[in-house]
Amino acid sequence: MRAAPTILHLDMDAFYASVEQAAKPSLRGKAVIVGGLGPRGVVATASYEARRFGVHSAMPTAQARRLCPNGAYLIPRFTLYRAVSDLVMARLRELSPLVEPLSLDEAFVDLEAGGAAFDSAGARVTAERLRADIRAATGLSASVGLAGSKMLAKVASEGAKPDGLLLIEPGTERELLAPMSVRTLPGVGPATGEHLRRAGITTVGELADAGEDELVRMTGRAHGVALYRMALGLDDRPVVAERDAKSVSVEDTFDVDLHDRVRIRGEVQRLAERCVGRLRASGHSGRTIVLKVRRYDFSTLTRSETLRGPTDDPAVVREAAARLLEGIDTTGGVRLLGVGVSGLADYTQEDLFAQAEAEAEARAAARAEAEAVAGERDSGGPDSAAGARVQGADKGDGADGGAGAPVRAQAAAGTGAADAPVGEPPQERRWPAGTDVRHGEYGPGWVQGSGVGRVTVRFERPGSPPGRVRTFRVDDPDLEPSDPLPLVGEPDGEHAEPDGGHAKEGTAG
DNA sequence: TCTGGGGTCCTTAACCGT
DNA sequence: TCTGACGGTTAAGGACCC
Repeated sequence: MRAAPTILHLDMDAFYASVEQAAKPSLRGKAVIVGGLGPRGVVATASYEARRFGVHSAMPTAQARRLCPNGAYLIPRFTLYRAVSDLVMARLRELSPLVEPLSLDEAFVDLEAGGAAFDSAGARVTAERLRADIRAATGLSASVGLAGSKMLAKVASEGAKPDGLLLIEPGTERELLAPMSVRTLPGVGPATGEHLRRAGITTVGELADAGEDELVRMTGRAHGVALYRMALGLDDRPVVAERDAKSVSVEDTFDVDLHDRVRIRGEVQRLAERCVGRLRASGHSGRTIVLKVRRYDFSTLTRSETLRGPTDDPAVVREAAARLLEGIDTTGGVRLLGVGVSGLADYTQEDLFAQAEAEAEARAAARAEAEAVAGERDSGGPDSAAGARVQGADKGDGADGGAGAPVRAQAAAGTGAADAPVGEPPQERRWPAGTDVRHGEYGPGWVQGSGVGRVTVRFERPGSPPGRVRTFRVDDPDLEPSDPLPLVGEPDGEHAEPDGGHAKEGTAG
């Protein structure tokens, strides 16, 4: 057990929502909710203002709207969050080479390994300077926990929120933890929490009193041992800088359940393509293909198949996913489909042989399968048509216009299967709330809302005072999506004058 | 209008080979 | 040759995290 509290846990406060508030001056001090905006969306992050209404992450967005009808509801903009996160992580790496990111907004740092602190006093100084640096670089507040282990540092940063610093002095851990809820320990979620509660264990102190054997009996080997050690404040896991990905997956929840088997097959093919795209982008190939199906009643099935060798061939993954789907009963409806690849290998030349082999094998199997399937259903027509349409749709959203990710295809499901073929003019541009835009006359702004052929834009940017709102037709030629602007250190006022005098509500068109 | 998306790790069972 | 123990791999599901 280490003596000095030199493990640092950093947690950006309400990260996505705070970034949006920094980017959009009119939202500062307001309830901001970032998450899925569709009928089945959930909240990813709520600003502290929104939390006062009872809104919290993982809550269905529909419920959040009931609790906080006047909040600003925005889709997440991961490219922007990633850019901000990179700035933060860069600050951390100035302190130590041992930086372990847990997500875009969280990381552990081993200060001692970097020579950044060796005792409590040094750790405090370093941490406060870090918080100030992060604020200067991003305009955002961060909470920091300092302790002798990862687990305790994380508990500390939780206690420090928002915008605080908490250091747990060595020797005080057990006393500090004892009265806390078991749920504060990482790894104790709703299921384990309930399990323990039924056994009369609700606090960390009671957990420690239960003893290791008892906990192992209740929760299994690995969990029980870990739980007992945590209850005593023991945790010697090192901070590890690089960990390689173990799997890559994509999934989509549909606004309305899918019943049509042909459509379901098509979606699985699309997901397989997207998954391989990500797999390749990460420089990996993989051996195990996983299909995930969530049914109308929220029950979830997975089916997997391990190939002879790793692949990153879209056809192989598509065909494996299709085979897996054939073994699943989807009557009743499907709310989510997912395709994943695990058993990752760094993609190397050596894999080529195994890949070609697996590929040939899979294709042969698929052919046999296809023949069998074709035999039992004679309506072969719609199937191939659907296949072609899917290809088109996929190509279409590869564009990813930099800003807000285009709304998923299924959003259009309700409005009829218009499915514009590639090459045709798009029927109507979509402007999800939160999207960055630029107007030929008014400059940079963001979409506040849209509907009935109109889009409402607020013209402001990170450094400006709260801006003015204007409404345009969705097809206004002067309006285009744009990349997010940096939160601080604006590369310079190419658009210096913020608002000028145009007072009248412009309804361009 | 109940319940996202991208992951990790663990457990259990079946199966295979030694 | 039969039986058993054991380890590794695969498959499926579940809990948990942000």
